[in-house]
Amino acid sequence: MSKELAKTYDPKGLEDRLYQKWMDHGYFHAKVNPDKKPFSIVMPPPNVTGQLHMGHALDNTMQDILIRFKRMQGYEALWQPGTDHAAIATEVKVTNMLKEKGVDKHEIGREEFLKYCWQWKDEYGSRIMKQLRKLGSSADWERERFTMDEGCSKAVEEVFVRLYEKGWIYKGSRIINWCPKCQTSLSDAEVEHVDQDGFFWHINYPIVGEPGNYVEIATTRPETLLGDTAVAVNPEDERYRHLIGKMLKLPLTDREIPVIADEYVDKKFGTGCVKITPAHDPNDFEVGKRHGLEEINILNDDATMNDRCGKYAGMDRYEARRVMVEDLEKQGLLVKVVPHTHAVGTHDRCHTTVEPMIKPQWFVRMKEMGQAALDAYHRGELSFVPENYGKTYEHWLDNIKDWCISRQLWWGHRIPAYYCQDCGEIVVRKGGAPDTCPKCGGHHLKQDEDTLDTWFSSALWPFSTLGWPDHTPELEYFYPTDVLVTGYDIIFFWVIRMVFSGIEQTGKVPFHHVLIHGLVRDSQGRKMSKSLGNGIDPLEVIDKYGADALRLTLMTGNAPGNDMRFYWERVEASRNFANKVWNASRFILMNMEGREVPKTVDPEKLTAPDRWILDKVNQLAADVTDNMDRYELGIAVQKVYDFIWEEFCDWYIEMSKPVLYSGTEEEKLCKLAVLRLVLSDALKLLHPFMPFLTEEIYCTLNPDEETVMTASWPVFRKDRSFPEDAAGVELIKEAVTAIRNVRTSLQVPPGKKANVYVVSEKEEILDTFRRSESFFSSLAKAEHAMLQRDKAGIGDDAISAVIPGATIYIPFAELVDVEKERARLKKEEERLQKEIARSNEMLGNEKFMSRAPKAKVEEEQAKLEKYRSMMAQVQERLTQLGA
RNA sequence: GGGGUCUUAGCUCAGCUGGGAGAGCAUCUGCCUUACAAGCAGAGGGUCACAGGUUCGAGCCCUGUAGGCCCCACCA
Repeated sequence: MSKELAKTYDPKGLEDRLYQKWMDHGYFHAKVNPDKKPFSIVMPPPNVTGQLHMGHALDNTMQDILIRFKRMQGYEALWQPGTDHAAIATEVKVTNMLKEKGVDKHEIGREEFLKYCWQWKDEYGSRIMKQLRKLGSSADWERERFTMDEGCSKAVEEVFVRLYEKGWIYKGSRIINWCPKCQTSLSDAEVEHVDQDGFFWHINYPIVGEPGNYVEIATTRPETLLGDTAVAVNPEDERYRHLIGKMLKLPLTDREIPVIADEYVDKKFGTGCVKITPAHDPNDFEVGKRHGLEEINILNDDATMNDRCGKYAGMDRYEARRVMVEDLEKQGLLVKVVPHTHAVGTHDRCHTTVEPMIKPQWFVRMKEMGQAALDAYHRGELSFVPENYGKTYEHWLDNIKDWCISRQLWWGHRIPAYYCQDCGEIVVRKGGAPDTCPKCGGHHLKQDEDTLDTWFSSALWPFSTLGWPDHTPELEYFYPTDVLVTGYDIIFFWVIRMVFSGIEQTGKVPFHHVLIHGLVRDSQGRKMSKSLGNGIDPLEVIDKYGADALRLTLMTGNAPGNDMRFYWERVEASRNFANKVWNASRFILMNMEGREVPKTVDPEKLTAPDRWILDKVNQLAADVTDNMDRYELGIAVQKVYDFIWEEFCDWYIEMSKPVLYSGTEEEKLCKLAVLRLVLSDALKLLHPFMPFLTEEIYCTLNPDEETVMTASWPVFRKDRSFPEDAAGVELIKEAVTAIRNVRTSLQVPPGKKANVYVVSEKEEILDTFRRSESFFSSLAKAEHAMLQRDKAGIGDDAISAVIPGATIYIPFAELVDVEKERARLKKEEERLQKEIARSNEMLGNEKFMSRAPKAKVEEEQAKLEKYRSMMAQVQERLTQLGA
């Protein structure tokens, strides 16, 4: 006895209930299991501050599909979830939240502020995890982690100390990117270059001792003039060679600065003379180092001018610029102002223009680890899907610079470095501050105020979540993970850092494959963003159409690594497919009602269509598995979609109706068994993509099974391969289609039935039709199907349809329109002529015959033969009509 | 400046290692056929950006051109 499915497909009533069922049964939980092979994916940890957006939906759908697929294949599949503390993003949010309450973070102090952060984390950290469940994510929630939890923090300290002891983490005063708004340093990757309209101010610097002579420089940032310590020209530049070594009077100050020669200067750009401001420009910093120039910092941390700036002190950088330009103009030193567009570095979070500044910061030396990451890629231990992202990876590693890891923030992992207040010794250690200074024995040690870049901890995510640095069984079993799924936008931030961290700390690449996806854009191709207000909330989509429809939408019509556009119409189409599956299943269940349908079928009792559909689903399983293994998820699901809709529903179910309506009980049972078998396999193949729908139907269809989640993934079976029957049914499909075409072109009323004659000289073709006569008649909307070897008894008033090896006649005198029929046949003749010509050309080509694979040649020969025989039939028919 | 990528039906996009141009949506025609009108059966619509080349054969490989997008980069 079967349970019933609800009358209409309603995802709402389904999804929460089934998710709860899965949770209750603990299907998501993965544990060390020596009897199974492991498969693992770590979830890119969403920010604790985050809300689910389409990017998450896509990312997590892909991961869930892979996990569910592997779980069904019998792997112990771990999907390791968790959240990221997202240092700067969270700190900004909490700071703003406090500001709204009238609380200043500096007033309440570090300890108190962190309490608010944790509170925030507790409140919102679980929100996104809950939202992920709505998608159907089968992550192992029992193992949920957080980048700042005890274990991850321990891993962070461990790595920091190890790298420090190796000399690869060092503290240095170097020029870094400073965000004046967030008041912290930034890594290069966090700086976004944005084109901005600005000006080139051409300014004359007077030459000392040569009144009336000037050196003209051009700058986009006149306010940094106060920090100039030289003017540089290219040593090869004839125009300025005589100036080298001379001193210039720095305008608006009483300082004198030298003219130096440096290759860095581009003769053709600007005036060919460059002011050098080592403290506020990365290039100038390098030039300054080469020439031993003084570094004069002129800015406060909030980007106002500092007290070295005389009358400009205290002004904002832009205010100072305005005033200084005015002053220069008054002094007659401003030559001209030229509009100029240039790329300005901005903070990727708050979009404030960053200020290059010299600050003591912590760095990670990248040379060796970067090389190791590159080597691993070249050895093939790591691959990208699609492959071209490997080039991006290489390119970035080729140009890698040391990584600035300290941040002047409170929310994050505090740097485990302690300074002796007595002798200045630096102690780097895990497990908290030391009691005594190892150098002077003093007891006043103070921890570094800075925290680590948020990516420092996420770089360890694949192994820190599995218990590293401890040698846990989980680490042993699940690490390295199998595949990392992520967007192309964080290859630099995250993927590369995980790779070199994994190699360095564990000796293994943390994952073998990186599956890259693109962005989900709006219907006009714009990025979804809060400021544009064009974001589409996945939860809203789920609410309206169901998670299954959303998942299917995200997986189809788009190739890996490419951006996709979101259309509600596509979600609707996906929902329609869900509805189709639902109704097909309902039809089968309806017919199963009150019957004890056998689980297996007697091969002897199978009809040609049965074998055909079994063969089809068998082949489908092989194809889909193949695509899944190659991470071609979109192609895989498209094949399942096509099979269910176009083969199973449009043909097989239709073919089964004659039996289900008027067959014997035995025939019905057999038919139903096949229907259930095929549908069950199709549901299994569809399950990773549309988990809820398939679970509901599968369990109703197979009441003795608890879930489809752990049902075994269909594999190709030799005993279900029936190529001959499959070919036979394809022939019947072709015949039916041909008849439909005739009826359509002659505008035969749909209800009108007639006798159909299938005429063929080949006994095996007749036999095929003979075995499938009932459904052939039914599909062809025929009263009866007559099968015979020749045309005896069929008058000339018959309409015909030609298929390979046979001609189908419908003696439908009252409907025959000779003109129309002749036109139709003419068209057919034309088509065949073309095909034959093309085929002949190929087969007549010596080079083709000698170079093409044998199978290709045979295939082509078979085609030609088929076309020729069809042509003969068409022409004979035309003659009959008196063409 | 370097690298990547795209240009295929009205729209959005698939097209695996080169071998008879596809899907969804939209449009049009005919069907309320007893699982499904969220459906069924059909139709129209494309010199696969352009120009060369390799090949027996190119949407696919190579070169160039035009246009779009993305990433990296210190052009003051």
